[in-house]
Amino acid sequence: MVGLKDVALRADVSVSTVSRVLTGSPLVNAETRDRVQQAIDALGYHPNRVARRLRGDAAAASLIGLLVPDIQNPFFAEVARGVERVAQAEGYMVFVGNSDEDEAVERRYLRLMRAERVDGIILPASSDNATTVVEMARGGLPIVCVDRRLPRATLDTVVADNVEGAYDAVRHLLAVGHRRIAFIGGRRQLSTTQERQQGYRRALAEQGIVVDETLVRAGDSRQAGGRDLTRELLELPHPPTALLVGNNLMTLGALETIHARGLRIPDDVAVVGYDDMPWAAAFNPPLTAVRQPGQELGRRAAELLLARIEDPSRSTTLVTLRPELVVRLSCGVGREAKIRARARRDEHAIRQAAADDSVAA
Amino acid sequence: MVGLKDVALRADVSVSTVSRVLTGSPLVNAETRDRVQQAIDALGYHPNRVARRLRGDAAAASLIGLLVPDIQNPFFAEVARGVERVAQAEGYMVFVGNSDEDEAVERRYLRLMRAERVDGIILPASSDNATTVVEMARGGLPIVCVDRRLPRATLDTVVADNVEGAYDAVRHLLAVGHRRIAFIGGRRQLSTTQERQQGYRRALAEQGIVVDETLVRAGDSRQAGGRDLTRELLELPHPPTALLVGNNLMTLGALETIHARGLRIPDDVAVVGYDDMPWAAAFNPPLTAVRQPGQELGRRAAELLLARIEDPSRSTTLVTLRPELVVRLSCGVGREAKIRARARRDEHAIRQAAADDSVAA
DNA sequence: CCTGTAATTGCAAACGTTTGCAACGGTCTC
DNA sequence: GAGACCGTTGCAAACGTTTGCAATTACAGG
Repeated sequence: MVGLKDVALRADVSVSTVSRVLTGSPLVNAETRDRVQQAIDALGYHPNRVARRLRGDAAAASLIGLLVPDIQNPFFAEVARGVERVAQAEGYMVFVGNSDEDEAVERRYLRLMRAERVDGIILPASSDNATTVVEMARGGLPIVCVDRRLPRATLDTVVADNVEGAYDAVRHLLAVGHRRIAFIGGRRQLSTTQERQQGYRRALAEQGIVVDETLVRAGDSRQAGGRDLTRELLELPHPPTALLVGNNLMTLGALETIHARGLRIPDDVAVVGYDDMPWAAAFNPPLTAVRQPGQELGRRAAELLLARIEDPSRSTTLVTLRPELVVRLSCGVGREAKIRARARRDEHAIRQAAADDSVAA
Repeated sequence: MVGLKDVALRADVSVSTVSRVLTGSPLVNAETRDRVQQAIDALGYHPNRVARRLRGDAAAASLIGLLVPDIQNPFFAEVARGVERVAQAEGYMVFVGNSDEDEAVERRYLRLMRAERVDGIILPASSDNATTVVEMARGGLPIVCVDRRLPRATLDTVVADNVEGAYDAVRHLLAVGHRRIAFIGGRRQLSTTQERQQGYRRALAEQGIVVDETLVRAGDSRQAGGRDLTRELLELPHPPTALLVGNNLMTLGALETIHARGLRIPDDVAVVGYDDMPWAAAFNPPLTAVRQPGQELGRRAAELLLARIEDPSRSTTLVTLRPELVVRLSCGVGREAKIRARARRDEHAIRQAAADDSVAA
């Protein structure tokens, strides 16, 4: 590899001068600069960022780490894009690691990023990686949580309001006339799952509906989980008339099961998805979904991180972004009468069954 | 940051000894080793990979670069996952960059990766970045092309057989009875677009069907492109009865337009997508699509890259993977009679129109 | 007691940069 | 003519490692 030394030799100057040319220092004669530049071009020299980073001159690293739990989940791709946008604009580069929701891999990546002396790290935190993350942050490494938060830790955090998102979705289903509404959540360790379930419960409670616990499920945040849990729910003696599915991959699984069983949306079962992904509009019927501002989450997280890198002593911030319910046809809007009628029938049947049970007992 | 020196000081040994403990050298007394280890733990020391990389001891970098054109395209997420799997297993870490199909960003990332002294780079090559890539490869940096290939360059390459994939898809549409089949391609610069179009033409030619050039379009590889081109096609005086859409995002756009116009799949228009993505089965009707082995493309690319890093003088290899047509319902299987009848009507109408034109002229 | 050997350790160079400081030559000022 | 100053340049240290080589020690054999 051709280095400063080679250039210096060829241009007949010292390495210092070459370095100064490269960094655009004004302390160099125009003529010399030209000569050096020629040598650089002739030799095809390219500066070595590793050496530069080692030297550790403030902000010379310009590298931030982004740890995503599942690169195949397009929601995180959106977040990543937001992060990258800001980073690019500010002259930072992004080092992306994918943990596949695997705790060990996660820890490995965190260590690696620190070892690579990144200026800071952005990640969706979970109880899995909590200790490593907190320890690193305490060690002075700037860290920002995005999408998922850590309960007690004092870290910069950017999240969407998941309670609100789920609350709005369920409110809407109730307004359309649904009464038996199921919730399919992702991994239980995640703050997002917990909060969305909370919003779900709150909306039902407000209407004086007692939650049927058989309708509340949690899975693995993957497509297969959505498929299986939906099957379980639909095979119930009194299946739900509506599903709130807790993330975009699980929603795919849910739809798969529904189509496979030949059920119609929304007449047989209504669906609201979490995450309004590009394909939501391509479904038939188009999917009603809670839109999370993925890119903005990423953007804000990156901004927070850069701010903290700039001023490590600044006080930690929590940014909460509002999700938005995008109403399309999968939830049954426009069919309120039909849905209400069915809800009444269902309710009656269930009461009947309960009565039979108690008689039998 | 605590470094070797601090540990050495505390353990009352030289830095060399500490280093030897870290690298697991046998040249160190057991007792000393313990003492050093204690100091390491006590101080919370973590090695600095930057310094290690600078030193440039063979294979100590263990870092490969992956440049994806669009991180929001799940196909590339799949490829990335494949790359990562192999890398992880071999102790390599992956530095992911996203160019958003922007030539300038692409070049910037390539330079950056080289500047970071990665051991090698994997990327879908296009004529956009061809010169930079070839130049770098010539400079001795191991580079592997994946998914997209460069025409004349001699680089290790892993691709799916795109001619074959499109050919199979069109053959199938023909077998079902379609005659007016449109092709919506991605960016013209990409080898994938060119090859898929080639497969499309070959299949038609074999049946003695002359290609109606108004049915062959190329766009921007994005969802919006699919949406717009599909609209154009459907507004034609004699619209196609079937669409082969050249990548997964454009397929979403196509479906969006079709649903928006209230058309039924496959009766009004049949669709075959390129890339069988997780949501293909969640569509209604489920989407017939050409499955590309994304993960395997990534895996093979990574293997090729690591092999070349190991032995830079090894001769370049081209790996071609077979795609597979996954037949679901969107193409009209099971409705052959209906489709054939319509094809005959269409043909007649077109001939009629042509006759009218020549009379008018 | 001297010498050879093996085990353990330390010294110092090297990787490719950046930058404070000093040196050099020239010009200006008094 | 001497001193001060300016513009330009080079020297050398530093960043945190790894590693070849040399130094130290202890011990065995003669």
